Amino acid sequence: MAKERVPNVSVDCVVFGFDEEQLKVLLIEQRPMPGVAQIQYAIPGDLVFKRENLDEAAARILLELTSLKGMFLKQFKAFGDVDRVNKQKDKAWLRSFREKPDARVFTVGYFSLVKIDEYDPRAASFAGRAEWRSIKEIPSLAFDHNLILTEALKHLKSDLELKDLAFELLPDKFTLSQLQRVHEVVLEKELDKRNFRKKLKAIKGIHALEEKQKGVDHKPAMLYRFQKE
Amino acid sequence: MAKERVPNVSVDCVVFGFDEEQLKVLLIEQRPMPGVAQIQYAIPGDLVFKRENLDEAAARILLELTSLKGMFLKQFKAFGDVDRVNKQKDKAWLRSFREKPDARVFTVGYFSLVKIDEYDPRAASFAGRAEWRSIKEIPSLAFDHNLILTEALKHLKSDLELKDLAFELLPDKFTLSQLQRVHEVVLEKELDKRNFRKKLKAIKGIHALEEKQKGVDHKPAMLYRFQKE
DNA sequence: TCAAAAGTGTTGCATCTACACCCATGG
DNA sequence: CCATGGGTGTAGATGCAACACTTTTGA
Repeated sequence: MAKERVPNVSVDCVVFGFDEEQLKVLLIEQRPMPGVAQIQYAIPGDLVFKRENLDEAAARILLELTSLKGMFLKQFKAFGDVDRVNKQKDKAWLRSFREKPDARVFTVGYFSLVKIDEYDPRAASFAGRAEWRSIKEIPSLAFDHNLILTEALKHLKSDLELKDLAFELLPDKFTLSQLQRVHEVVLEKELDKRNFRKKLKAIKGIHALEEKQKGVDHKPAMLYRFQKE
Repeated sequence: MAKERVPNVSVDCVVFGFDEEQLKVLLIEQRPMPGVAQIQYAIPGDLVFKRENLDEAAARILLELTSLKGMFLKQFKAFGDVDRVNKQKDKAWLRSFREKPDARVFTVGYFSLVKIDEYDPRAASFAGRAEWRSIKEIPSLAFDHNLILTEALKHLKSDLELKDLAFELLPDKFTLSQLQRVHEVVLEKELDKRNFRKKLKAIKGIHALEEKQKGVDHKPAMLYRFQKE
């Protein structure tokens, strides 16, 4: 596959993770030039290769960033406002990294759900430039990335209710409290423990293991696994 | 606004209408050159202008096509497969109408809901080249437009259930049977009349008028109007 | 008077919500 | 033995599916 890039269409990938407590997003540092102190944060993305489909481009970005394959990945919206890459704050970076810094660039937004404990920052080619940020503490981002993130969250939220997305954010073995916490954080509301567990019984695919949590200073929880289908 | 177009990003607009019986889509004829007999059908669309946002481009296409303003319009998906405009069947048209017939073109799909009785085919600049087709009788379309249509339907279907989209397809004054029929056609399942009406009572915004259907050879139905909010 | 669609309620079943106490573990 | 989160059931309210007959109109 030729590595030549289309000049004006990119894919941005909002990577969500869950760390037992908060919903997090993977942001990358964006310096106007290597070595410069001034930093801005951005959602990872790249121009699409000339012989690459959109879904492939998104998977590639995710792989480069996380060294993870086969994670949940879904297109949610295209962004193409005339001035979306035309703000003062982004000029320096564009001049350093883009052949045509003034080109109008369209981007297709994807969101991905990864198991945060499988993520190894050292393995990625963005090494050292990526960091998890709680969605409650998002700084001002490059381009229209705050908007892209907001839209991604909106889609995640409405998808979570119906589909089995929550498991994509949890480790292979998880407790029911963790599962509940994911729902609470994403949906931004508290849930009743007993009612939540009752609903789970209706979902097939959740299997109790014969194994408990270890090393916690309270009653250890039963571990579960999710098997699709 | 400059009418110059971006070379490789388009917007396609799947226009749905409802004619009392079936869900319809507006297709346009696509002749390789004016006057040529050989016809292919396509979903209306156009390359985006250089100084035009995506939503604006979609509204423009809809306006040119239907002379309607303010209709429901929603982005549902971007399409960018490498070979989506690279099939034999589409070559002739591309050579006639595109400056760079071999360019890879990305497209952003929108769907629109219009009141079919407000649509005046003569008023549109696509005059005489557009026609309503039942979604049950869709021919093989240009490019990847069969896929785009399928995806649009999928999104319409899932949106209809929760939101107030059905009213967008009906005339200003409508009967409850018409409303039910829209749901049945889009969701592809029959609904129980009494249960359907019970659910409607929960939705606010539906107001009975003091007016009945005229000129039908059966008991005339009460007319209703929908007022958002 | 016939055909065709409009209009209207009840019941059983499934689902949702609200709510409080005992249990197992590590420190 | 204390603090911490794990784990469990019931009752009342709400929502959903199934189901049949009478009414009004034009032809």
